[in-house]
Amino acid sequence: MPELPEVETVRRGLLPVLEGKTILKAEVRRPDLRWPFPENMAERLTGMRVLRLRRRSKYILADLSSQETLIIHLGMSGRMLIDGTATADFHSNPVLPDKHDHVILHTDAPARVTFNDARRFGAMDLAPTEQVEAHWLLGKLGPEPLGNAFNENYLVARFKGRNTPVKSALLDQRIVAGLGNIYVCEVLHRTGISPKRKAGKIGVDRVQSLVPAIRDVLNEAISSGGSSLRDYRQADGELGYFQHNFTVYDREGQGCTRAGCDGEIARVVQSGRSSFYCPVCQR
DNA sequence: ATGTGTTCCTGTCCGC
DNA sequence: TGCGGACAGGAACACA
Repeated sequence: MPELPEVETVRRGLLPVLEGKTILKAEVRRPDLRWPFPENMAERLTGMRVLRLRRRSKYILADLSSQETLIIHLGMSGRMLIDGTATADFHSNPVLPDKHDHVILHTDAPARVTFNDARRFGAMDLAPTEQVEAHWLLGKLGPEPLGNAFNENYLVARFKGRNTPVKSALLDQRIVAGLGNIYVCEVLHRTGISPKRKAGKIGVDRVQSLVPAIRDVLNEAISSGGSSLRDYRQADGELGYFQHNFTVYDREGQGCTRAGCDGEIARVVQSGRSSFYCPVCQR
Protein backbone atom coordinates (compact mmCIF):
# COMPACT_ATOMS: atom_id res chain seq x y z
CA MET A 1 0.00 0.00 0.00
CA PRO A 2 2.63 2.53 0.74
CA GLU A 3 3.85 5.02 -1.79
CA LEU A 4 4.31 8.62 -0.78
CA PRO A 5 0.60 9.53 -0.59
CA GLU A 6 -0.20 6.46 1.50
CA VAL A 7 2.70 7.08 3.84
CA GLU A 8 1.64 10.69 4.23
CA THR A 9 -1.91 9.53 4.91
CA VAL A 10 -0.64 7.14 7.56
CA ARG A 11 1.50 9.88 9.10
CA ARG A 12 -1.47 12.21 9.36
CA GLY A 13 -3.56 9.46 10.89
CA LEU A 14 -0.90 8.79 13.48
CA LEU A 15 -0.49 12.43 14.51
CA PRO A 16 -3.24 12.49 17.13
CA VAL A 17 -2.00 9.34 18.86
CA LEU A 18 1.75 9.88 18.56
CA GLU A 19 2.82 13.50 18.20
CA GLY A 20 3.22 15.11 21.58
CA LYS A 21 2.38 11.79 23.22
CA THR A 22 4.51 9.55 25.38
CA ILE A 23 5.28 5.94 24.62
CA LEU A 24 4.34 4.21 27.85
CA LYS A 25 5.33 0.78 26.66
CA ALA A 26 6.84 -0.75 23.53
CA GLU A 27 6.32 -4.39 22.69
CA VAL A 28 8.82 -5.77 20.19
CA ARG A 29 7.52 -9.19 19.28
CA ARG A 30 10.28 -10.40 16.97
CA PRO A 31 13.95 -9.50 16.49
CA ASP A 32 13.74 -8.13 12.98
CA LEU A 33 11.78 -7.20 9.94
CA ARG A 34 13.80 -6.70 6.77
CA TRP A 35 16.80 -5.98 8.97
CA PRO A 36 17.41 -6.60 12.66
CA PHE A 37 15.82 -4.07 14.95
CA PRO A 38 18.32 -1.81 16.73
CA GLU A 39 19.77 -2.91 20.05
CA ASN A 40 17.34 -2.58 22.92
CA MET A 41 14.70 -0.94 20.77
CA ALA A 42 11.91 -1.47 23.28
CA GLU A 43 13.89 0.13 26.08
CA ARG A 44 14.98 3.02 23.89
CA LEU A 45 11.35 3.76 22.98
CA THR A 46 9.80 3.32 26.38
CA GLY A 47 9.13 6.53 28.26
CA MET A 48 10.01 8.72 25.29
CA ARG A 49 7.86 11.56 24.11
CA VAL A 50 7.31 11.92 20.37
CA LEU A 51 8.24 15.53 19.74
CA ARG A 52 7.44 15.48 16.07
CA LEU A 53 6.16 13.03 13.47
CA ARG A 54 7.65 13.76 10.06
CA ARG A 55 7.88 12.14 6.66
CA ARG A 56 10.81 11.84 4.28
CA SER A 57 9.96 10.09 1.04
CA LYS A 58 8.28 6.83 2.07
CA TYR A 59 9.76 6.93 5.57
CA ILE A 60 7.95 8.07 8.69
CA LEU A 61 10.28 9.72 11.18
CA ALA A 62 9.39 10.07 14.85
CA ASP A 63 11.68 12.48 16.68
CA LEU A 64 11.92 11.38 20.29
CA SER A 65 12.68 13.27 23.48
CA SER A 66 15.81 11.10 23.78
CA GLN A 67 17.27 12.93 20.76
CA GLU A 68 16.89 9.78 18.76
CA THR A 69 14.59 9.40 15.75
CA LEU A 70 12.56 6.31 15.06
CA ILE A 71 12.72 5.50 11.35
CA ILE A 72 9.77 3.53 10.00
CA HIS A 73 9.37 2.03 6.55
CA LEU A 74 6.24 0.11 5.66
CA GLY A 75 7.73 -1.96 2.84
CA MET A 76 5.08 -3.57 0.65
CA SER A 77 2.55 -4.73 3.19
CA GLY A 78 3.23 -2.69 6.32
CA ARG A 79 0.31 -1.10 8.15
CA MET A 80 -0.05 1.02 11.24
CA LEU A 81 -3.15 0.08 13.14
CA ILE A 82 -4.68 2.23 15.82
CA ASP A 83 -7.00 0.91 18.46
CA GLY A 84 -7.72 1.09 22.11
CA THR A 85 -8.63 4.73 21.76
CA ALA A 86 -11.33 4.16 24.33
CA THR A 87 -9.71 4.33 27.75
CA ALA A 88 -11.56 1.28 28.96
CA ASP A 89 -10.29 -0.80 26.07
CA PHE A 90 -6.78 0.41 26.48
CA HIS A 91 -6.56 -0.51 30.11
CA SER A 92 -8.68 -3.58 30.44
CA ASN A 93 -9.38 -5.22 27.14
CA PRO A 94 -6.18 -6.11 25.36
CA VAL A 95 -6.77 -7.64 21.95
CA LEU A 96 -4.82 -10.77 21.12
CA PRO A 97 -2.14 -9.75 18.64
CA ASP A 98 -2.24 -11.00 15.10
CA LYS A 99 0.76 -13.12 14.10
CA HIS A 100 1.98 -10.24 11.92
CA ASP A 101 1.71 -7.61 14.64
CA HIS A 102 5.44 -7.05 15.11
CA VAL A 103 5.75 -3.90 17.18
CA ILE A 104 3.11 -2.43 19.46
CA LEU A 105 3.40 1.04 20.97
CA HIS A 106 1.14 1.96 23.86
CA THR A 107 0.83 5.71 24.21
CA ASP A 108 -0.85 8.04 26.66
CA ALA A 109 -3.21 9.31 23.94
CA PRO A 110 -4.34 6.73 25.04
CA ALA A 111 -3.90 4.41 22.11
CA ARG A 112 -2.30 1.26 20.92
CA VAL A 113 -0.34 1.67 17.68
CA THR A 114 0.52 -1.60 15.96
CA PHE A 115 3.02 -2.11 13.16
CA ASN A 116 1.62 -5.03 11.20
CA ASP A 117 3.55 -6.35 8.22
CA ALA A 118 2.82 -9.76 6.71
CA ARG A 119 5.64 -9.78 4.17
CA ARG A 120 8.18 -8.22 6.51
CA PHE A 121 9.79 -6.00 3.88
CA GLY A 122 9.28 -3.13 6.27
CA ALA A 123 11.91 -1.77 8.61
CA MET A 124 12.48 0.12 11.82
CA ASP A 125 15.66 1.72 13.06
CA LEU A 126 16.83 4.33 15.53
CA ALA A 127 19.35 7.05 14.76
CA PRO A 128 20.46 10.28 16.41
CA THR A 129 17.99 12.95 15.31
CA GLU A 130 20.78 15.30 14.30
CA GLN A 131 22.18 12.78 11.85
CA VAL A 132 19.06 11.06 10.68
CA GLU A 133 19.19 12.60 7.20
CA ALA A 134 22.56 10.91 6.74
CA HIS A 135 21.27 7.51 7.81
CA TRP A 136 22.23 4.86 5.28
CA LEU A 137 18.60 4.40 4.29
CA LEU A 138 17.97 8.12 3.79
CA GLY A 139 21.32 9.53 2.70
CA LYS A 140 21.05 8.82 -1.01
CA LEU A 141 17.43 9.79 -1.50
CA GLY A 142 16.66 12.37 -4.15
CA PRO A 143 14.50 15.44 -3.58
CA GLU A 144 10.94 15.33 -2.32
CA PRO A 145 8.64 15.48 -5.36
CA LEU A 146 6.43 18.04 -3.61
CA GLY A 147 9.36 20.24 -2.58
CA ASN A 148 11.09 23.12 -4.35
CA ALA A 149 14.29 21.22 -5.09
CA PHE A 150 12.34 19.03 -7.47
CA ASN A 151 11.72 21.16 -10.53
CA GLU A 152 11.89 21.14 -14.32
CA ASN A 153 15.57 22.05 -14.58
CA TYR A 154 16.53 19.41 -12.07
CA LEU A 155 14.65 16.62 -13.82
CA VAL A 156 15.94 17.56 -17.27
CA ALA A 157 19.50 17.45 -15.90
CA ARG A 158 18.97 14.08 -14.23
CA PHE A 159 17.40 12.51 -17.31
CA LYS A 160 20.09 13.76 -19.66
CA GLY A 161 22.07 10.91 -21.17
CA ARG A 162 20.21 8.20 -19.25
CA ASN A 163 19.61 5.10 -21.25
CA THR A 164 17.18 3.53 -18.81
CA PRO A 165 13.42 3.51 -19.50
CA VAL A 166 11.62 6.49 -17.99
CA LYS A 167 9.58 4.04 -15.91
CA SER A 168 12.74 2.85 -14.16
CA ALA A 169 14.12 6.36 -13.84
CA LEU A 170 11.03 7.60 -12.01
CA LEU A 171 11.10 4.59 -9.71
CA ASP A 172 14.73 5.37 -8.85
CA GLN A 173 14.52 6.94 -5.41
CA ARG A 174 17.85 8.72 -5.96
CA ILE A 175 16.28 10.77 -8.75
CA VAL A 176 13.03 11.58 -7.01
CA ALA A 177 12.03 10.09 -3.66
CA GLY A 178 8.56 8.80 -3.05
CA LEU A 179 7.08 7.54 -6.29
CA GLY A 180 6.18 3.87 -6.61
CA ASN A 181 4.76 1.62 -9.27
CA ILE A 182 1.19 2.92 -9.21
CA TYR A 183 1.89 6.62 -9.42
CA VAL A 184 4.63 6.29 -12.00
CA CYS A 185 2.15 4.48 -14.24
CA GLU A 186 -0.46 7.17 -13.63
CA VAL A 187 1.96 10.04 -14.24
CA LEU A 188 3.19 8.55 -17.51
CA HIS A 189 -0.35 8.09 -18.74
CA ARG A 190 -1.24 11.62 -17.79
CA THR A 191 1.73 13.01 -19.71
CA GLY A 192 1.33 10.70 -22.70
CA ILE A 193 4.81 9.23 -22.32
CA SER A 194 5.43 5.54 -22.93
CA PRO A 195 7.00 3.78 -19.93
CA LYS A 196 9.42 2.18 -22.38
CA ARG A 197 10.86 5.44 -23.68
CA LYS A 198 14.46 6.03 -22.64
CA ALA A 199 14.72 8.82 -20.12
CA GLY A 200 17.49 10.55 -22.05
CA LYS A 201 15.55 10.58 -25.30
CA ILE A 202 12.43 12.43 -24.23
CA GLY A 203 12.03 15.99 -25.49
CA VAL A 204 12.78 18.69 -22.95
CA ASP A 205 9.22 19.99 -22.92
CA ARG A 206 7.86 16.54 -22.22
CA VAL A 207 10.35 15.93 -19.42
CA GLN A 208 9.31 19.26 -17.95
CA SER A 209 5.65 18.26 -18.14
CA LEU A 210 6.40 15.38 -15.79
CA VAL A 211 7.04 17.73 -12.88
CA PRO A 212 3.55 19.26 -12.53
CA ALA A 213 1.99 15.90 -13.42
CA ILE A 214 3.85 14.23 -10.56
CA ARG A 215 2.86 16.98 -8.15
CA ASP A 216 -0.76 16.86 -9.25
CA VAL A 217 -1.10 13.10 -9.05
CA LEU A 218 0.50 12.95 -5.61
CA ASN A 219 -1.53 15.84 -4.26
CA GLU A 220 -4.75 14.40 -5.57
CA ALA A 221 -3.91 11.04 -4.03
CA ILE A 222 -3.06 12.62 -0.69
CA SER A 223 -6.39 14.45 -0.75
CA SER A 224 -8.24 11.20 -1.36
CA GLY A 225 -6.21 9.48 1.32
CA GLY A 226 -7.04 12.27 3.68
CA SER A 227 -10.72 11.71 3.19
CA SER A 228 -10.29 8.00 3.79
CA LEU A 229 -8.76 8.76 7.18
CA ARG A 230 -12.28 8.74 8.54
CA ASP A 231 -12.23 4.99 8.07
CA TYR A 232 -9.93 4.31 10.95
CA ARG A 233 -12.23 6.17 13.31
CA GLN A 234 -14.71 3.44 12.65
CA ALA A 235 -14.88 0.12 14.39
CA ASP A 236 -12.13 -1.81 12.63
CA GLY A 237 -9.48 0.72 13.51
CA GLU A 238 -7.92 0.55 10.08
CA LEU A 239 -5.69 3.41 9.04
CA GLY A 240 -4.53 4.67 5.69
CA TYR A 241 -6.76 2.55 3.55
CA PHE A 242 -6.37 4.31 0.27
CA GLN A 243 -8.95 4.39 -2.46
CA HIS A 244 -8.31 5.93 -5.81
CA ASN A 245 -9.59 5.71 -9.32
CA PHE A 246 -6.63 4.65 -11.37
CA THR A 247 -6.58 5.55 -15.05
CA VAL A 248 -4.17 2.77 -16.00
CA TYR A 249 -2.86 0.88 -12.98
CA ASP A 250 -4.33 -2.63 -12.83
CA ARG A 251 -6.61 -1.87 -15.78
CA GLU A 252 -5.12 -4.24 -18.35
CA GLY A 253 -7.52 -4.89 -21.21
CA GLN A 254 -9.82 -2.01 -20.34
CA GLY A 255 -10.38 1.07 -22.44
CA CYS A 256 -8.16 4.12 -22.19
CA THR A 257 -9.83 6.94 -20.30
CA ARG A 258 -8.20 9.74 -22.28
CA ALA A 259 -10.78 11.77 -24.17
CA GLY A 260 -10.84 10.74 -27.80
CA CYS A 261 -8.49 7.78 -27.32
CA ASP A 262 -9.81 4.33 -28.18
CA GLY A 263 -6.73 2.45 -26.98
CA GLU A 264 -6.73 -0.55 -24.68
CA ILE A 265 -4.58 -0.58 -21.55
CA ALA A 266 -1.68 -2.99 -21.86
CA ARG A 267 0.64 -4.54 -19.30
CA VAL A 268 4.34 -5.07 -19.83
CA VAL A 269 6.98 -6.14 -17.34
CA GLN A 270 9.94 -3.81 -16.89
CA SER A 271 12.72 -4.81 -14.55
CA GLY A 272 10.40 -7.17 -12.80
CA ARG A 273 7.56 -4.71 -12.26
CA SER A 274 4.28 -4.42 -14.13
CA SER A 275 3.82 -1.30 -16.22
CA PHE A 276 0.31 -0.42 -17.30
CA TYR A 277 -0.07 2.00 -20.18
CA CYS A 278 -2.02 2.90 -23.28
CA PRO A 279 -0.02 1.99 -26.40
CA VAL A 280 -2.12 4.40 -28.45
CA CYS A 281 -1.76 7.69 -26.59
CA GLN A 282 1.50 7.06 -24.73
CA ARG A 283 4.48 7.44 -27.00
C1' DA B 1 28.97 4.59 -13.62
C1' DT B 2 24.88 2.47 -15.41
C1' DG B 3 21.56 -0.93 -16.29
C1' DT B 4 19.26 -5.32 -15.14
C1' DG B 5 17.94 -9.39 -12.68
C1' DT B 6 17.43 -11.61 -8.10
C1' DT B 7 16.07 -11.76 -3.55
C1' DC B 8 13.74 -11.20 0.88
C1' DC B 9 8.45 -12.95 2.81
C1' DT B 10 3.42 -14.15 3.10
C1' DG B 11 -1.10 -13.94 1.21
C1' DT B 12 -4.42 -14.14 -2.47
C1' DC B 13 -6.32 -15.33 -6.67
C1' DC B 14 -6.92 -18.06 -10.81
C1' DG B 15 -6.87 -22.22 -13.68
C1' DC B 16 -6.83 -27.14 -13.57
C1' DT C 1 -11.18 -28.64 -2.02
C1' DG C 2 -6.48 -28.94 -3.17
C1' DC C 3 -2.39 -27.65 -5.69
C1' DG C 4 0.83 -25.00 -8.45
C1' DG C 5 2.05 -20.80 -10.31
C1' DA C 6 1.72 -15.90 -10.96
C1' DC C 7 1.57 -11.84 -8.80
C1' DA C 8 1.57 -7.98 -5.15
C1' DG C 9 1.93 -0.70 -3.43
C1' DG C 10 9.76 -1.78 -2.15
C1' DA C 11 14.39 -1.51 -2.74
C1' DA C 12 19.12 -3.44 -1.47
C1' DC C 13 22.27 -6.13 -3.55
C1' DA C 14 25.09 -8.76 -6.88
C1' DC C 15 26.68 -8.88 -11.17
C1' DA C 16 27.25 -7.79 -16.50
